[in-house]
Amino acid sequence: MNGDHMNRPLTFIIADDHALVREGLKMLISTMDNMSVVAEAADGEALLAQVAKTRADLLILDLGMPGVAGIQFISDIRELVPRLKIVVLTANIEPRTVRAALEAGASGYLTKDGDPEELGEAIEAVRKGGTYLARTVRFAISEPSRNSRPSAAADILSPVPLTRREREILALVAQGLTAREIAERLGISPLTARKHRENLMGKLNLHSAAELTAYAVRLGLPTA
Amino acid sequence: MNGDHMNRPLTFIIADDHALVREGLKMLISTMDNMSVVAEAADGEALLAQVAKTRADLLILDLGMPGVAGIQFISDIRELVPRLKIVVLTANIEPRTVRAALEAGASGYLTKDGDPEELGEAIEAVRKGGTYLARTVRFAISEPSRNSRPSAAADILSPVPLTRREREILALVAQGLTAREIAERLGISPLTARKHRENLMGKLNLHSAAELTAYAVRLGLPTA
DNA sequence: GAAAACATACGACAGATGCCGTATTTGGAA
DNA sequence: TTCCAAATACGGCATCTGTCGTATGTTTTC
Repeated sequence: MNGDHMNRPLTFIIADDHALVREGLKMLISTMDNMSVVAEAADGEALLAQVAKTRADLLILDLGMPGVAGIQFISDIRELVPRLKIVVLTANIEPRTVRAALEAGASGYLTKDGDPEELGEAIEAVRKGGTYLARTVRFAISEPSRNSRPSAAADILSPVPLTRREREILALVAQGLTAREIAERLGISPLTARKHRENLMGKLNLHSAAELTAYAVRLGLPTA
Repeated sequence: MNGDHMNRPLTFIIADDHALVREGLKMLISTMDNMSVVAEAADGEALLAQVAKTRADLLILDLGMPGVAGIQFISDIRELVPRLKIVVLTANIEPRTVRAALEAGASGYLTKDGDPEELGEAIEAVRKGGTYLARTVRFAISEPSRNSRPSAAADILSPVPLTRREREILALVAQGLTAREIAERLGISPLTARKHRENLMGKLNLHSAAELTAYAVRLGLPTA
């Protein structure tokens, strides 16, 4: 047909714990030229297996999946398979998260409440080596400083690197566990668990377990 | 029998705040015979408008939508338009919620992580006047009493009616507000706010603000 | 009109939390 | 090797929370 390069189709891995969303994505992609979904995954473990097994070009990743402990997962995959581009698909529109995802190596950031057409635009942009941001979060990246209310929140709007342990703690807090219970679960001192939590709240500028919980849930951490 | 279903197509309203899920649903439905989606809505207000305007047969309702304050919404719509059957589509698999949805008048309960084929099965069952439960929640309705561990949870697994005020409090707790802040917000005594919260936790068998928050978020209440 | 449910309000007490420190060990980066 | 960040651990103190009471006015329902 065209005098372009080879017609090698662009291959996708779809990672989302909701079968319906996977189905929707597959159908959307199947309507596009020269694209094919070569793997699906409903949780982090399955995803890693698929990433290792297949040699896909693009991963569409739901940050809210079980076993996908947020942003860290992106860097991990980028490190494992650098050629695999990652487009994040999530309900989370926090500037913090958007920036963190990009810094971790995501090539695109789509939101679940966005226009489905954005998927095509994102794929196009990413294939060309660019980066794509959903319209709903495009503001997140521009002018991080110009805040109508330059509140205390301003200084943590920059991507906050959480340590692995802190992520672990965050997930447990999100499940409603008390410091003591977390300590038991992890086999550490309750005081240490408390300290981790304190550090978390400091980094995130949150001030109660409830706020932490809300944050964790919005991040897509499992809540039960 | 009625030869009713020969010509007239079954009409749908799809209510979900995620465009992608709506798209997936539309595509799935479009592959079925004699079915058509006549309206979509991304929030509660738009949904009510569509419900009033169109005369659809079946509503596929995401309980997690903004402006859809949970189960109550189902009874409201059932009351407004009794002929409109409702199939709930949500990520929430709590037995409590499943039962409450059915009691409120839902004809079906699908989960987002379920098999997409269930949608077809549900539609079929509901059209015949029956009720459909996703496989992932079918356990929820069977034998509420026979519990392997007859824990204290047993007696609140039945649908818990929350008062208006309690819902209000729940939403504020979910936002990470302290009892005092809630009191200020509502212009009542901090002690009263605490009492409401106690009652809530009692009804829901939860034991911390974090658990309450997680619950509220899963219910689809706004968290920020 | 009586009964029930709801919203309001207060108090006591144990325990947990939020916030402020300090300090040791360890593993990886400079 | 040196240095730093991370993970570990402890304590004090004011506050908040969870759980238990009790009580009164108002609204809804029967």
